[in-house]
Amino acid sequence: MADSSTSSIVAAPKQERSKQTKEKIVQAAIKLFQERGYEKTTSNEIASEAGVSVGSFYVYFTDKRSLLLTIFDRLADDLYKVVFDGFNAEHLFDSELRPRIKQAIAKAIADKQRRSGLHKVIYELVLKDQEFSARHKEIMERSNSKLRELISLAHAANLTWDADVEAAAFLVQRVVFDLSQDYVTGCCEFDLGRAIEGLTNMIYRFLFKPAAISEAGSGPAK
Amino acid sequence: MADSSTSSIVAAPKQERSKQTKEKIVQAAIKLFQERGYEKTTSNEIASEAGVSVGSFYVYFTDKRSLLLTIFDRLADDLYKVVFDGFNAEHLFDSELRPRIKQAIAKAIADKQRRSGLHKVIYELVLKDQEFSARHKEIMERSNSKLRELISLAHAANLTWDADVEAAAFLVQRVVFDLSQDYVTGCCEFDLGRAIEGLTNMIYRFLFKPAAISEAGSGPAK
Amino acid sequence: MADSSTSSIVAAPKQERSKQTKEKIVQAAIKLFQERGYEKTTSNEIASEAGVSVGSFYVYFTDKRSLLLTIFDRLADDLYKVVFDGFNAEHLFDSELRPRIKQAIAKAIADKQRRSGLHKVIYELVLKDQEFSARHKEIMERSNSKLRELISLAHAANLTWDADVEAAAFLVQRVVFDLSQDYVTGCCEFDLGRAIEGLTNMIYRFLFKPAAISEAGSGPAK
Amino acid sequence: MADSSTSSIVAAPKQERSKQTKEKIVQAAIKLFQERGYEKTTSNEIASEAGVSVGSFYVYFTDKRSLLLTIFDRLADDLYKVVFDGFNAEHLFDSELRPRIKQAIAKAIADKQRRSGLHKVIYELVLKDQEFSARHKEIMERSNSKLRELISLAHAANLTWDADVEAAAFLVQRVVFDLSQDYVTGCCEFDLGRAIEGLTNMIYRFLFKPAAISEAGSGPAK
DNA sequence: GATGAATGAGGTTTCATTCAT
DNA sequence: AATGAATGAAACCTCATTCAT
Repeated sequence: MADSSTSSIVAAPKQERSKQTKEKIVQAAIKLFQERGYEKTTSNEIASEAGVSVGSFYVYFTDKRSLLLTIFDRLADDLYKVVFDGFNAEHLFDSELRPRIKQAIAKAIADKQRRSGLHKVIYELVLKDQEFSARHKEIMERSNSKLRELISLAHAANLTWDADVEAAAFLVQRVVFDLSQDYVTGCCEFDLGRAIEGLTNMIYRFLFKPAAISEAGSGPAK
Repeated sequence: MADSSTSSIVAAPKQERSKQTKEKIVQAAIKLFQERGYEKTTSNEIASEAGVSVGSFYVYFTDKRSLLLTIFDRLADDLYKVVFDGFNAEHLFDSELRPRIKQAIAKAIADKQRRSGLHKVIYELVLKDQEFSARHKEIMERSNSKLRELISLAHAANLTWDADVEAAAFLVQRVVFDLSQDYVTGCCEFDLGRAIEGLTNMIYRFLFKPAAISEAGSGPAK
Repeated sequence: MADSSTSSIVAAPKQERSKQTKEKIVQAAIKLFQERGYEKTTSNEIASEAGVSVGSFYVYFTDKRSLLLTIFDRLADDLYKVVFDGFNAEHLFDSELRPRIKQAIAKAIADKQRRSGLHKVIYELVLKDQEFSARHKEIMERSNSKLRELISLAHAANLTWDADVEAAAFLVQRVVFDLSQDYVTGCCEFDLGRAIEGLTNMIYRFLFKPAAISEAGSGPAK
Repeated sequence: MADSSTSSIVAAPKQERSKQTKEKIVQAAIKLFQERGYEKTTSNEIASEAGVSVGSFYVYFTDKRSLLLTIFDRLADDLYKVVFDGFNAEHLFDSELRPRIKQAIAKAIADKQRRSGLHKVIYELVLKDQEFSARHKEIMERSNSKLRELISLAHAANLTWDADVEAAAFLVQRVVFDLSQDYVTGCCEFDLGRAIEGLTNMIYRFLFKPAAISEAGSGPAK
């Protein structure tokens, strides 16, 4: 997943030096894509920013697109880790469930915002490029199945409302992903703290039966 | 004096022709943008598809971008009408509230899907173009304030949970908008009916206090 | 000479109304050519500034070029009059000859400066357009032959140095024309008063024998 | 250490190629500008004439204008050298002063005529382009200050009439420059030899006091 | 005569990619 | 492996001019 080898395989850098060059290119690209967007960053600029020649660029990447694909994979891996490292099955039966959920949401949004320029650029490609779109689906499916697993457990323990566990997993994932995306695009200026609090409520009430929840303890954090 | 009826026909023959030409261009652009996306559609192709010269294209639009901006406005107006024509303040106290909400969600998603190619293209621009982004904000704000108004009313009638009406309005709007967007991008293949049912539950449980709701009547429609 | 009918003849406006329309176009063109130059002024802009339609523009002028040709003729006529109305054969034997020469030079420069934008534009065309170049030659020849006539008279009266009257006329005319042109182009910032005084000396000393001149009375005007 | 001579050959193989390409473009441009003028020469034609791709054109020059600016600078340098390499301060006190002046004038005109197409094109731009106009001013100022220096020396030696050395330098320079320009534009057909002879007289008589000159030796060279 | 919508050839410029060194 | 000069297809846009009304 962390290798952009879907469309084509270029020389796998065996030497240490090669690895470094490739990394320099990736870092330069990340910087420039964030600043200017995908179309407005030229391969010459990336090479120049990386301190290598355009020729080298094309030794390591078949084209600009495959470079972004590489970056895409890394980003997705990082995000997945950030979110789910702090949220496991055991937390479901924790008395601190609600804060845990809230924290996971907050982390997802924060991590995306850190690299918002990049997420914007990638999403742009997801919208118009078949391969990006497919990769995006895979990534979504990965966290989706993780959520499905967790919600199934909760459902088995009779904590949840719905019979449709799959729909629940799908929606929860989408809702969190999309809201982070909204903050990435810069299209919304609503206070982030209140939005996270609200979203936590939305998800919490959606999933868990009122019997199981003490709303008293889940009031606004303030 | 005897022919006063003809005057209206003669009145604006030039204006009428202009309007038609402009409309031909808009329709051609909608068709091509849907099929090929923004970047891959050239002004020459639009003109040619519309059956006019490139020159005419540039008489009516300063560039491709301004044409898409025009289309964007139309689309936003249409969507707003489709969603909120079927959902007014009076429906809040209706016994049919839940089905109404579900229908509004379904309409929003369906309308977007009808023109999904277009919504994709526009969102692509929202991601990278300042003016599109600003226009997007305005449009979001419009439906947001409508929702705020409705939720305030419900809150005043003690139907809702949250004190933070603004956050609630913001989230509900985002969640619906974003999910429709997900179906537009083609990034998700989850069964639409189950997703709508789930989203209705999510919003319903998020907003309305359990006392006020009879979950019995809100089970899966099937 | 005052009609741009060299390349083609369009309808000669018989009606008063027509004349007015044509004049409006000419005035609008003068204004815009001065402000923006020839290439940067479009026929649509001229028509619009004149308050008529582009169609009308092409009724009165075959093209943009022929319009400028019309303006060219007018300008040349005006300039000729301004310069030579104040300088006749009789002035040659006047005791005030030097001041008369100085005044003629000053007038030539001043008149050109008044319409410098226009002179710039026309000269631009003279440089690249055969017909403008030919017209320019004619105009130059006109004032040249006037000067030849005057210098011949002075020569006959034994006031001048040179045997080569033709060369003298040619040079005097060029020198004055070109210096005014320099002030038109805005390429020189040298104090106009001192330049005129110097040029008067240059021409005076060039033409008239020292015996005939009392340099005492021709010192710097200061 | 044994091969230090080869290093200079290997040193800049890339740079050398670049220089050649740039030079090919410049030469092609000179040829085409002379033949067709500025506007009527397209960047594609220049590249094609130079035997390189349009892309290369834009590697070396930001646009057609900057290319002409480069040519402008070269031309100005060449002209300056041609004129002032043959005329130094020492020549002022030479018995051959008058022939030297005549020769300098002749050289200036001849050099310009050699490249008349180019001078025409450049002057066209001087008329309508701010940057060309500014560059033109600088160039004029350069030869102007050289002349001021020379005339000051002559003035100090009591050879000249005028107290206004600056005006004299300004006028002499203009008069020579402008007359050469007249021959460049092709606007005048007057016999060049007689014109040069006349201009020499004009300048000579303007600058130098009659006491210092023996007009006997300044008759037509023929 | 007047109108102004429509035309379309043709110029400018960009940039991902190649390939000789 | 690395280089970077060179490529050239292809997009954008302008504006003088026409012609149906």
